[in-house]
Amino acid sequence: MSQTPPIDSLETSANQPYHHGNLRLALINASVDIIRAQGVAGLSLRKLADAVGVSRTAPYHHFKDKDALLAAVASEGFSVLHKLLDQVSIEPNDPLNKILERSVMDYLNFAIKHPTEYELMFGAALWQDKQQAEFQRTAKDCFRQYVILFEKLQSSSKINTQESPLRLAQITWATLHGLARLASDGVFAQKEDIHSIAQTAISQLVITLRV
Amino acid sequence: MSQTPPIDSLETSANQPYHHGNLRLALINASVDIIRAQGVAGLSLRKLADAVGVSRTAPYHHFKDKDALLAAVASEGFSVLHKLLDQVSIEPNDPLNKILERSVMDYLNFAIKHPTEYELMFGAALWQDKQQAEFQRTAKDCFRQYVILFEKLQSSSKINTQESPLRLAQITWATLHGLARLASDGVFAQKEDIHSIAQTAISQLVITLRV
DNA sequence: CATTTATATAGACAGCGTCAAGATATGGTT
DNA sequence: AACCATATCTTGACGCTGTCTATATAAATG
Repeated sequence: MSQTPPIDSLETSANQPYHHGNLRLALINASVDIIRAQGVAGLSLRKLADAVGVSRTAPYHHFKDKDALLAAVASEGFSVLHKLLDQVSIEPNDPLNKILERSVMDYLNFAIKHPTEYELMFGAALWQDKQQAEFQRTAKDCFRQYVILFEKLQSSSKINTQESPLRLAQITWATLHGLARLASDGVFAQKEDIHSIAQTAISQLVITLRV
Repeated sequence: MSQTPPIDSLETSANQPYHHGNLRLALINASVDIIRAQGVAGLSLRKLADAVGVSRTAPYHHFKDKDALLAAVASEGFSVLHKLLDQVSIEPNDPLNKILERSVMDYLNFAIKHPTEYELMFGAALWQDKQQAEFQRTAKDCFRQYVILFEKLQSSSKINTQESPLRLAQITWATLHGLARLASDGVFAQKEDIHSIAQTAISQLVITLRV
């Protein structure tokens, strides 16, 4: 492509300087684009570098290896999820049903809208790799926020206190994760039915949570 | 169009004939070994061929490409799961709790024992690929067997009939799938707690299913 | 100014999936 | 038995990949 020789570069804003400016962020953003368009398998560091307009080895100054890049992308996903959970408000007059419905649908919509990122976030590769401790911390912080949701529901007497918030969070997240999987490619369900399935799941959940 | 178990070839380990005998099966078995030891990412067709003792391109006479091989491995996994579900017996005197407990633990134990195969089975790659229609059929047959479990539970009046067997199967499988994920690498849970978490989930499930 | 440090580059290498062309064995037909 | 189509296996080659090494340049520091 247009690889301008960097010697005595003109400093016009249109031209690329020798130093990119914020290559790390640009790489993550471009990775997300590629991953959404072609899946994780379709992402190669060389194509990525080309898309951003740098040499093949430039990314290695910002990420130890490809896995570190993927972990950064996945971390970004957990940050988005974290903010989503942060925004769940528990108004005193809101019925439990409504609160759960909003939260569940927010989560599922994220998974449905960005299935490849979602799979990357929860794939075993990044979770088993001891190198990706920071990613795992980001993910667990996100889950911690989810646990807090149940703490709030209990302290506002919206749900009973028979089970610990952590246990409730674990079980409901498990269901949520499975529903996300069902929603992705028609695994064991029609995509159109997801809303209805989630609704049924919520109804059943309310039965066991009600005070 | 599966199978090529042609002859009663006597060629044992010592002899290495030009034709392998049942290369297809040998490739699947060796793939499982490698995947269990080194993960799906650690499987290359070249190493695989080497392990089996054939040339790099020999596998292409039995599988269209690498994905087709992986689909065959995953199909094998669903067959195992299918047999597991087949063996779930519903005795008239068995309490619902016991039946569910056995089934759930069987499923989770499979996922815990072979996490990489499990992830391969439910990974998006094979489900989004139109080429792997046979794999998808095998998987759905397995799920169909799971639905039958709930049909039996209803017809033997172990559970209520407020929801369709399909819907119950979808929701409970979702939870099961999430629990399997929790159990795999300590995602949002300690591995030691899985049994306890599953127990709680079952208890809650019984509440909503009871007649 | 000089020098250290951060960032970007080209070159090289082994490993990968897989296509193409050729070799050999097997099973079915005559 | 002889023949041949077909299934099976082989070597060779190609382009793509992740990533190491050595080198060049810009920016930061003092």
